[in-house]
Order: sequence, then structure tokens, then C-alpha cells
Amino acid sequence: MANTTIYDVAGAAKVSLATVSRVMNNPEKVNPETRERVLKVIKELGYRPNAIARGLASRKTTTVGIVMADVSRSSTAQLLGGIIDIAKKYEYSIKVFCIGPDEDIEDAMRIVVAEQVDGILFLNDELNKEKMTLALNYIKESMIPVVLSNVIFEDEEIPSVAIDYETATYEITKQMLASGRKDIYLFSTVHIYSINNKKEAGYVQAMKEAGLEPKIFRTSGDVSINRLHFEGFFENNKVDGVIAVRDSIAISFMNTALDHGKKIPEELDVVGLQNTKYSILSRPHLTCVDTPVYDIGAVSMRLLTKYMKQEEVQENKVLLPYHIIKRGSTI
Amino acid sequence: MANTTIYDVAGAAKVSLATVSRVMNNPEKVNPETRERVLKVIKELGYRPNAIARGLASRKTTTVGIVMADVSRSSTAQLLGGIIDIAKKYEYSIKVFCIGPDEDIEDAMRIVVAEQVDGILFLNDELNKEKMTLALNYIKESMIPVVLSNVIFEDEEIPSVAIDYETATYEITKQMLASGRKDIYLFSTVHIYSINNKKEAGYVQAMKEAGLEPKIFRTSGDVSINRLHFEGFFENNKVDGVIAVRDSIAISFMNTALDHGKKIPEELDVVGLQNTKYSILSRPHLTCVDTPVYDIGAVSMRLLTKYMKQEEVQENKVLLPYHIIKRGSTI
DNA sequence: CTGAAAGCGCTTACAG
DNA sequence: CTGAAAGCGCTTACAG
Repeated sequence: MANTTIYDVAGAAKVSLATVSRVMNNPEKVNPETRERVLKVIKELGYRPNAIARGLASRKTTTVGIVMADVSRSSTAQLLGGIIDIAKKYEYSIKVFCIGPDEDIEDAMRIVVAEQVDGILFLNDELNKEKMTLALNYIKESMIPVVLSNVIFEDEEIPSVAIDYETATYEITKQMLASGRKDIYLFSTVHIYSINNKKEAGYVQAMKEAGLEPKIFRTSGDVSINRLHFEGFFENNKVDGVIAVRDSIAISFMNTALDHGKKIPEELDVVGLQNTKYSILSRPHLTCVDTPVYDIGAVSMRLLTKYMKQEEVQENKVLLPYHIIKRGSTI
Repeated sequence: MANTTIYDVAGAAKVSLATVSRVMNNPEKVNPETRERVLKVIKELGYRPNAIARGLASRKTTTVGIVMADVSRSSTAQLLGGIIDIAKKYEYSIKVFCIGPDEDIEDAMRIVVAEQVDGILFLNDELNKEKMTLALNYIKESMIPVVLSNVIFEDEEIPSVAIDYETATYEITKQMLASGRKDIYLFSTVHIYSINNKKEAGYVQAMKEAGLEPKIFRTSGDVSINRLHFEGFFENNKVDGVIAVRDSIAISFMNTALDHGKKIPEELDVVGLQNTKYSILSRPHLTCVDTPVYDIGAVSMRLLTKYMKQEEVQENKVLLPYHIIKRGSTI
């Protein structure tokens, strides 16, 4: 039966509502016999406390707010996967908030805070520094714990979980250099992503250390547009290696290269920096830096629970391990 | 400033809290001058009503619950995209609930209902008939409006939004038949999905009408496993056409076929039934039945708002149009 | 160990 | 048009 309230349970178990509440929240404070009786009634009636009323009375909603730019991006969906699994384990509910590019960031944060979430997981990595600062300051004022999940922001105080994108990209570039490649491009996006900035930095450093000119080619994220974008590439550029911030960019470029008669990996290395499911749907399969996105989601959620429960936290910045997965698209 | 309450606003504007409440909920019932004064204070204080308190008092949370099996699946993420965009427009919040395969479905629904959502969007299409019935009955008892979003369930009363998967698959099979293909396989999943059942039915009917034996080959959804699974396929089977319930299955099969020296599309047609981003990352690009997943999400959310607002609804079963996108993987 | 009472921050009839 | 009061369904000191 739906719509059973604590009063119904109290009535049926012949106790006060305070006792029913205790059975649910502090069972050890209740006489075992009473407790069993109440528990039995709860089960019979299929009672579950109204989460809203509980939230108002206790001032804790056991709900976390997920702030993101776009759910449909594969990485966001993977992050959410990890977040949801852990949230479930700790019995937190999940509320999702998308922020459009043109929205007032403070208004958006006001909404999140007004929903009374106990904590915030911030996944939006498409904001510039100014907007990030506004968002984070608003959250700080509201005293709600926040963890950045796969978002890079230089601020010692803000907890975050990610991988070391800069070093990862530096390393893969070094490897390509070591195997003899010289004309290596980084394919990045026109759009701002906090993470891609790091990838670019790692690439640039490796190239400079080798005394080579870093060459960053920016595309839209849109695969169907990229194709055209790539068509003219070979006429104007000498290239023997490409690292792409997204697997889909790597693959659509690789396909264009194959259509232009390039031999992969003999003449051209192609690498993706995500390791999505795409990576094994291409021919040849795509060599990738594997970004453990699910884990980043899971770990950031776990970290957030610690802050919400005011537990001791050792490290507020977590960098997860990554590794490089060699496949057929590189020599 | 965070944590501003309605009392603070009332105090600063020198009115009662009832008036502040009216300004927010029934502004036309308030004297324009008073209203402006209150609005000004609200803005100055950055006040936003506590959604939880409002939810308890009004018994409406303006929150919808999304029930799903797995966020990380591409189709789920796309559906969510459409849902979130429309929810935002109508100012509904979104709470997500994942249900694991081994979970007690009624317990899971109890949680959703206890969260006091105003409506439910049901995206989980991995449940058998029995579990679906339990879930839907529980929701019905709780009097919460529900819409099935890209889920097929035979019950006249339950509103739903999808495409006609059966006819769509029937049509594409007919087309392949018309172009001379005879040994056409349907690649489906081992796992149950309400939608794939329809796809299978459409395929079977087209084959039978042509006097041919329907051949359904079941794979796990897992692309890395499928690859092995496909290896022996060509030795044991004669095949000149493959329709796959998922694009990723179609593409990994296509790649295996190419590795085995098959010419595509000359000797073999390959078709996907989704039209995900994968479809234009393969070589050749994948011919697909385009399933407008984003739209299904958006339309189902819009339909749900009507039920939540108790508006008149014409059709409780919506079938969106689909179309076939011809690409290089078919003649 | 248990109950009566106040209170969480709002909404909503009910008077006036 | 405005305010005082009850109430939404819980939790949580406070007594006993």
C-alpha cells in the first residue's frame, strides 16, 4: 500500500511516532521487542519514510547533485555509471543538473543549492576560469561539499579526482618520438575543455624537448563535420603521427587517411586519448591512453561521501593510474 | 548569501511570509507595488525557496524519477539527453535510479516512490514480463503518472513512446530481400530487451513471407567478446546479409568479415538498427535504421508533464517516425 | 526505553 | 489584497 505514513505504523504497532522514527534511525536505542514489533508492521505495510519530510526535518536529503554539461557525451555517461554504482552502495540518491553554455552560472548553482543536495559532484569541464570560480565560490558559500570529477581546476582547496592527463600525453608523445615519428600532430577541439588543455600541455612539452615544433590542429567535436575538415589535411601537411583528444576524432581521421592511401601503422601512427568502446570498432584497432572514466566517477563519489560524513580525508586531490594500450594503429 | 529563508525575505520586505509565498506562486494575487518590493528583496538576498520544504508543503516536488538499467549504454545516455532538455524547459528536476538485474523490483520501486517524485519515466527495457508487471502495478497503486520511454510493454493503459521497431525491421529486411539477398541473418542479443523482441519479430515475418528460413544469431552485447564469437561464423554459415540490433555488433561483425576477405557491400550487406555515432566511424559507413532516441526521450518527458499536470491527452501510445539511412555498407 | 512537543521551511485554505 | 494559523511527515532534544 502506498502513502503509508509514520502515523499509520505507530498506530498499528501501538507506539508513538517517535519510536517508529528511532527504529529506523537509531535502532539500538529501542527495546528489542518493541523494535521487532515495529519492524514487522513496517514490513506488512510496506512502509518507507517520505524522503522529503525526512529531508526537511533532518536537514539532510542523502541526495547528491551532479553538475554536468552534457549527458550524452560518452565520457559523461561513463562517469555517471561509476557515480551511480557507488551512490547506490552508500544509499545516496542522485539528482542531475545540466548547464547550458549560455546559462548564468550563478543562477544554475542557485538551483542546485536550493534543491538541498548534501553534496555536489562537478563534472562540467567546459567552463572557463571565470565561470568555474563563480560556480565554486557559490558552492563554498553554501557550505556544501563538492568534488571535481574529471575536471581540472587549479585550486589547492577544491577536492578532485582525475588522471594526470598532462603526463599521460607527454608519455605517449615521447613513445611516438622514440619510435622515430617526427611530424606528430595533436588533434584537439576548438571548444574549451579543462582536460584538453592538460593534454595539449603534455604534448607540447614532449615536442619541445625533442626540438620539434608542436602542431595543434583544432576540430569541432562533431564527427560528421570533421570528415570534411580532414579532407584537405594531407595536401597541406606532412604527418607521420596523430594523437587525438577524443577517440572519435582519431578514428575519423584514420579513416580519412586510409581513404587517401596512407598505410597505418606503417606510414602513420594514430592514437586516441580515451579508450572508449570505439577503439576496438575501428580497423585497425586504436592504440589508446586508457582513461578509467568509470573509476574516476566511482572514486569521486566515494570521496564525496567522506566529506559529507565529515570523515578524515588524507588527500583531497586524487590522480588515478592510467596505462597505454597498444593496438594496431601504431607501430 | 546562502541559507536565506522566506522569513528573511518577509522581514526585509515588511510583509508576512504568506505574501512572499504568493509572490512566488500566485503573483497575480498580490498588489503590484508589494510584489515589486518583495521581488526586489528576493533578488538582493539571492533567495530561492527550499525545494524540500516546498515539496513537503505542496506535496509536489516538481521532480521526475528516471528508472533505468544502465546509464552508460549509449541509447540510455541519448534518451537522458532528450529528457533533461525538456525537463529543464518545464522546470522539473531529475532524479535517476538504476536497477540492477538481481534487485527486487518492488523494493526498487518503493525507493522511487518514497522519494516523492511527481512522475516516472521508465527506461529499463531489460525486465521480463513478470518484473515489469510488478513494477508497473506498484507505480499504479502509488498513483504516480508513468510513461515508458523506449520500452515496449503490451498494456493498453500504460502510456509509452517509442518507434515501431517491428515494422522498421520488417521494412529493412524486405529491402534487402528485394535487392537479391537471401541468406540474411539477424544478429540479436542473448539478453532480454523488450525492444529487440520486436526487431526479431519484424525480421522473422519478412523472411517467412519470402519463404525463407529466419536465422537469428545471438551474441553477448560485449564487443570484445563478439569478435571471437564471429571468427567461426563464416566457416559454418552462408551469409549475404546481416542486420544487427546494435550498431556496435554490426560493425564488429563487418570488421571480422572484411578480415576474412569478404567484400562489403558487393558480397555482403550489413545494417545497424540504431544509427549511433559509430555508424559513421566505420569503413564503409553503416547503413542504419535511424532510431531517434533523443526525440523519444524528449517526447516521453513532454507527455509525462501532461499527465502530471492532469492535462487532456489524445494518444497514450506514441510511435515516432523513423527512416532508413543508406550508407556504404549495403548495395 | 518511550512519549509529548517543538520545529524543519514552506503552502494553503480561511478570515478579514 | 494581506495576515494568522494549521499542516505537510518526519527528526530530535527534552523529560520522565
